[in-house]
Amino acid sequence: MKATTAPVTLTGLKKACSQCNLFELCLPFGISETDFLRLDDLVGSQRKIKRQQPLYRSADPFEAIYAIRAGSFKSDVLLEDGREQVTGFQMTGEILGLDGIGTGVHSCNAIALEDSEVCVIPYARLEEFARSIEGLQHQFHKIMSREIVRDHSMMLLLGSMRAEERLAAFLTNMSQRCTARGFSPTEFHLRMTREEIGSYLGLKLETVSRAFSHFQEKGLISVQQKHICILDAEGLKKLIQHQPCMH
Amino acid sequence: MKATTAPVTLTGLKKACSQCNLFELCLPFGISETDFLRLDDLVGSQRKIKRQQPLYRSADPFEAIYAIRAGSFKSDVLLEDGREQVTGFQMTGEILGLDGIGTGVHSCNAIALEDSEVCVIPYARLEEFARSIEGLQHQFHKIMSREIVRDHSMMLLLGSMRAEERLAAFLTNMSQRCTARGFSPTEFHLRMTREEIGSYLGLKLETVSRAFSHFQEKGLISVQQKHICILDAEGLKKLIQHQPCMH
DNA sequence: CGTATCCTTGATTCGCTTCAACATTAGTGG
DNA sequence: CCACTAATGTTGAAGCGAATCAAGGATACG
Repeated sequence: MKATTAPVTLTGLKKACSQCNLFELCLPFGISETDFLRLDDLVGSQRKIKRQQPLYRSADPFEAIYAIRAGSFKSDVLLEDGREQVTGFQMTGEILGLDGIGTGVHSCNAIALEDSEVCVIPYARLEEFARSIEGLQHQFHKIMSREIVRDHSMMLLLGSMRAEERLAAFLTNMSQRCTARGFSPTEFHLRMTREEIGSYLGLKLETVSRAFSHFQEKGLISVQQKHICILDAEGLKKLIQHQPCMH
Repeated sequence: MKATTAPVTLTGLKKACSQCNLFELCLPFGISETDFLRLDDLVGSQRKIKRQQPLYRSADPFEAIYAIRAGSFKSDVLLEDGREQVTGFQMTGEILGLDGIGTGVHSCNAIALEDSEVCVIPYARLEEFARSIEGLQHQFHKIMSREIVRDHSMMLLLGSMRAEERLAAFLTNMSQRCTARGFSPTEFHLRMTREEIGSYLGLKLETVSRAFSHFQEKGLISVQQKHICILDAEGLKKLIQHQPCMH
C-alpha cells in the first residue's frame, strides 16, 4: 500500500453521487430514489491525476474501482520486451479498475491523458452496498458485462479488420461516445497520440497517419492534428463492413 | 423466448454443485460449507448440447449463465459480411454467457466443439443468491474480472504479436488449463480446427498449419493432426517474449 | 468404400511495417 | 517574448510477413 499520489479527500464538502450529473452514465444508474441518497457514502474520496500520471499501475494492489468524473485515461498492458498494447481509452462517466478484482492485483496501467479527476469507490464497500441495494448490484454486473462485450468487439477488430476499417470503427465509436456525453458527434479533440491510437488498433503510427490522410482526401473527415471533424459518418460506417475485394 | 433445445431437466436426480468435483474451478468456489449445500438450488437444470450445436446464439434473449460440466465450446462474433472472430475456447469448469448481462441479449454465439453438458444458472436466481451468500457474489465478480483480464491479454496478442508468438501463447495457455483440470500438461487433443484456431489468433488456417510444422521441425512440439505433444515448454515460452530482430 | 472435411505445403501477391527525411507543434529556459 | 529543443505528425520508398491462390494428401464420417 504505497501512497503514490496524494488522495485529495473532499468528502463532506460535496456529495459524490446525488449531485453528480454523470450518474446516468455511471455506476449509480438504475437505482431507486431512496437508495440513491445512500450512494454518497459509497464513494470514499476523490482524486486528481495530472496528465501522463498513473491512476494505478500493473501489479499495484487492488483496493478500489474508479469512476471518471472529469478527463480521460488510457489503459495498457506491457510485454517484458517493451511492447505496449493499449486496451482501452476511458472517458468521463466510465469505470476503471475492474481488472483487479480477479486476482487482487491490477493487471494493467491506467494513465491520465489529460489532467483528470476520479471518484474512488472502495471495492469492499461496493460489495457490501451491492448486497443491500438491488439495483446497484445489477448495474455493476451490467458494467462488467459491457466491458466484456466491448473487448470482444475489439478482438473482432484486431483479428479480422484491415487498417482503414479499424480506424473507421475507432472514429465511429468515439463519435457515439461523444454523443452519449452531450458533446458534438461530428467534432472532437483526440486526447491521445497517433502512436497510442496505433497501439490500440494494432497498427503502427505511420499507418494511422496515412489512414487519416486518406480519409481526408476522400472527404470523409477533416483532420487538423488532434482535432477531428466527421464530414460523412455514413461513409465511415460503410467502410467498416465492406472489405474492398475478396471473392 | 424460443425453446431452441430441449432442456434435459435432471433436478432432484443428482445434486448439482455439492457433489460436483468441478466446484473448485467453477462458480461455487470460496463458499462456506453451510452455504455450499444451498447452491444445489442455484442450478436450475442441466442441458446436453450436441457437437456443432449452439448453446445460445447472438441476439438470443439472455436468461442464464452456464457452467460447463463436460465438453468444450467456442464463442464467436460475426460481421455482416461473413467474417468470423472466435473470441474464446471454453472448457470444463468454465462459465459461459456473461456477455448477455449488459444488454439482456447475447452478443455472441456459443457452439459446442464436442458433445457437451452444461449447468444452467438462471441469472435472476444468481443475483438473488449473491445478495445473501457473500462468497458467491465475490466469486462471481472474480470470474467476470478474470474474463476481462483474459480478453486484454488476447488484445495484446492480436495487436502486437507475430504469427508464431501467437501460436506459442495459445499452446502454452492450453497446457496451463489442462494442468488446472488434472490432465496432462504436455499431451492433449485439440477440439477445434485449424481454421478456428486461426480465427481466434487473427491468422489464416494455412499460417497456423505452417507454424505447427515449424514448431515440430524445431523440436518444440510433436503434431499429429489434432493431437499435440509439447516437447519443450520452456522453448515455447521463450518464443512468446522474443521477437527475433528489431533494434 | 466413397465422399466431404480438414490439413499440409509451395508459389505468388499484397498490405502493413520499417526506415528515413522533413514539417509542425508544444514545451522550456534564457 | 523569442530561441531552442523535444515530441509529435506527415509522407515517401523499400522490405517483409502473412494472406491468397492452388494442388495434393490424410482423416473422419455416413
